[in-house]
Order: sequence, then C-alpha cells, then structure tokens
Amino acid sequence: MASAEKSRKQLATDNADERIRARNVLKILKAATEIFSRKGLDGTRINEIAELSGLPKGNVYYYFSSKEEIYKATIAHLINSWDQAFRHISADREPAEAIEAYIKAKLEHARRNIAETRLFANEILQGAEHLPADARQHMREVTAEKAEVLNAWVAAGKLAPVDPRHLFIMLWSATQFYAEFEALACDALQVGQLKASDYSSAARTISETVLNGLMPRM
Amino acid sequence: MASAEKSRKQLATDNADERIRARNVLKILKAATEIFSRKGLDGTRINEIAELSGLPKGNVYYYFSSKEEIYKATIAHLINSWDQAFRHISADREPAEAIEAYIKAKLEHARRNIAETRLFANEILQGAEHLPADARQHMREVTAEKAEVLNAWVAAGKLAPVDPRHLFIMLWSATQFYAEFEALACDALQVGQLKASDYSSAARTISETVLNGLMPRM
DNA sequence: AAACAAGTTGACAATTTGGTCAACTTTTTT
DNA sequence: AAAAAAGTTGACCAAATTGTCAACTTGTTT
Repeated sequence: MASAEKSRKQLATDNADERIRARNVLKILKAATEIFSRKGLDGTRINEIAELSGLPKGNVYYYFSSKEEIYKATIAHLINSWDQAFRHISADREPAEAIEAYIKAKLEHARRNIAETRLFANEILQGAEHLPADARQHMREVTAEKAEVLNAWVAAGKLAPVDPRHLFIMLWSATQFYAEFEALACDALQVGQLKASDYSSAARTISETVLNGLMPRM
Repeated sequence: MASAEKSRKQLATDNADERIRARNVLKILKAATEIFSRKGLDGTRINEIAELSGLPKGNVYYYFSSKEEIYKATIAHLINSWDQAFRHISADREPAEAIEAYIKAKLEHARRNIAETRLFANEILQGAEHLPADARQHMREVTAEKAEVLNAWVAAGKLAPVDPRHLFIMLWSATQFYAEFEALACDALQVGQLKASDYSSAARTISETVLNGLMPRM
C-alpha cells in the first residue's frame, strides 16, 4: 500500500483542515487588529470584531477562547515586524545612506501597516501590559545592537556626536506619527489625505533634516 | 441693613457653594484624565474613575450626568493648552532661537502634562470623534498662521527651504512620543526613567539635529 | 453511502456596566 | 435653631457584554 499515497492524502487533508480555519482566523485577526488599534483591549466589544469579520460571535469563540487570546494573537503578529526596518542600520554601510534607507523603510512599513502600527501605539498607551517578556527582551537587544552601530560611526568620525537614544526616539516618533495622527494631521495641516507622495516627501524632509544635522562638519 | 455685609456674605456663600463642588469636580476630572488617557472612552469604566477619585459612583453622577460628559470635560480642559508653546514661533524672532524655544516649551509641557498629552493621543487614535469642531478650527488656524511664519523665514533666506507641514509633524511627534512611549522607551532603551535631565538632553538633541539641518548654508 | 470530523449558528446563562433614586448627612441660610 | 440647600451613599434596575452550548450544516475519510 502506497505510503506515498497515504502521505499525499494526509497532506491534502491537512491542507484542507487548515484552509477554512486559516481563512477564518485571518478574518478575525484582521478585524480585531482594526478595532483593537483604535479602542484598545478593554474598549473593544467581541461583537464588533464578529460583525467586522463577518462571522457570528459564536463562531469567533470556536477559534479563540477569549477576547484576551485574540488580543495576544494580534500582538504576536505585530512583534516580528518591529525590527524589519532596523536591518538597514548595519556597521558596514555609510551612515547617511543607511539612515536614509531606514527612515524610508520605516515610513513605508507604517504606511502599509497602519492598523498594526496604531495597535502598537495603543498597547504602549495602555502600559504595554500584554507585550510578552521575550518581545521586550528582543526589542532591548536589537536597540542596543543598533545603538552600538551608531556609536561606532561616531567614533569613526563618520557621524556627528549624537545620543542614539534620542535619535531613535526622533525616528520612531516621526514614523509612528504618520500612522497615528493621520486623521488629525490632515485636519490641522489642511491636506486632504496623506498619500504615498506625502510619505515620500515626509521621508525626504526627515532624512534631510536629520542627516544635515548629523553629518560631521569639515 | 448693610448691603456690604450682604454682599460679603453672598460672596462667602458663593465661594462655599463652589468649594466642595470645585474640589470634587477636580478630583473626578483628574482621575478621569488618567484613565481615559490609557483606555479611551469606551475602555473606561465609571467605577474605575469613581475608585481612583475616591468618591462613590453615585457621587460622580451627582456632578456629571454621563460618562461622555466627563470625557468631553477632559477634552475641553486639554484644548487651551494645545497652542501654548506655539507662541514662540513669531515672525519677529530669529528662527534658530524661536524654534529652539518652541521645542523646549513643548517638551516641558509634555513632561508636566503626561496624562493630558496621552489623552490627546488616545482621542486621535480613536478618530478624534469627540474633538469639538471649534477646537479643530482653532488648531487649523494656529497651524496655518505658524506655517506662514516659517515660510516667511524661508523667503527671507533665514531658514533652509522646508515644508512646514513635515517640520511640524517632526516636532509634534517627538514631543508627543515622550509622553506616550515613556514606558516602552525606558524599557527598550534600557534607561530607568525619563527624568528632567533626559528631557533637556532630548530637547538639545532635537534642536541640534533639526536646527543644523535647517539653518541655511553659506 | 455511511460514519466521522470540522465548522456554523442562534438562543441562552452569568456577569458586568451605565445610570437612577430615595433615604441620609452635612453645610449654608434665615 | 429651624428650614433649606447641597452633598453623600448604597441598593437597585435595565441594558449590554462575555462566554457557553446543543442542535445543525458542511466537508472529509473510508
């Protein structure tokens, strides 16, 4: 009897098993991210998630055992993406080029993942009580590592002396802002909507301003 | 009969009338600001406000008729302070000095009003649905006015060409960040707590970075 | 096609929550 | 000191909300 056939069938079964489940879990997580990102854990009603995902509430509970579990799942989804853009800060690149690439990547990431970015902000606002310890540890390590890169650049005279902590805060905050304050910024600054071109010019403004400030004077 | 005495008495009465009320309303607003700033309108339970303010729930409802009314009151409290720091941006000052003063003032304001600043962020996250129309209008006017000042500086050759919109976003976001992300930043950047000295050095870093980038090259 | 597993659903119970109220105490006025 | 006004309180109600479940439908395996 074909063990090959068996395993093929088994595989087909597994895929099928997972198809519906995967699709619905995704639906739920997407809807949950959207609502959690605006209202936080306590402010979100499971009914809202159910409605937005198009599933009846009972069905949501078929996949997740509680609201908090959904929330944790959205947070877990978030964590990996945190340091994607950070890769650009590497010691073997030229500071100006690396920092510019980082700013661009981070802004692009915020633009493409507005809800996730807002969710992250909201989780922080609430005191980051659901950010797992290992995620914090990971962030700490990555940050320390990249701070070292900056310090090395400064030591090599390639970058004006700067406290990496505050530089990171400037860059994080600026990119964060575009996701979080989009509505307000559009209102107060009297622009219609922040389009891709605005993000480009934002990246340019930030890069130019920061880089001019940080390149060593000769 | 002494009308002087009458008015003195009346005054005493008015003061007394207002003493208890004013004290309790303040207690409630302070507690509400703290909790709203973390959990938003929907995420906040009136019981939490009551407990934190030290008053029984029934008493809270003696002063406010609904949760939303408390929320609106906290928002109203907030609005006036929004453009305090903005005063520094005035056409008759030198750009470098004025912008530096603005950054300092805005950071100092965030440091002294962390809960209010967070509340503002949270209100924005939720879509600014409770920000009154006149408040939006006011923000729009002030922003446009200050953008004009920047443009005039650029036109006079006192400032490198810059899009005021993105510059404002950089400055707003950096100052906002210190209130909102304090907990996370402390964690990720491995500092204990952001102290006054950190805010000073933040102000210095932002000023130097931004100003170096914006002063015209000769 | 029969048996089984996976997924769907609305009705339902238990708890929480926003808000009310009548009885009560304290403060102010006359 | 008596009356009136302001403030306090916990018990209470109706609505909302979380989470459960048994009956049901759909998909999969043999």
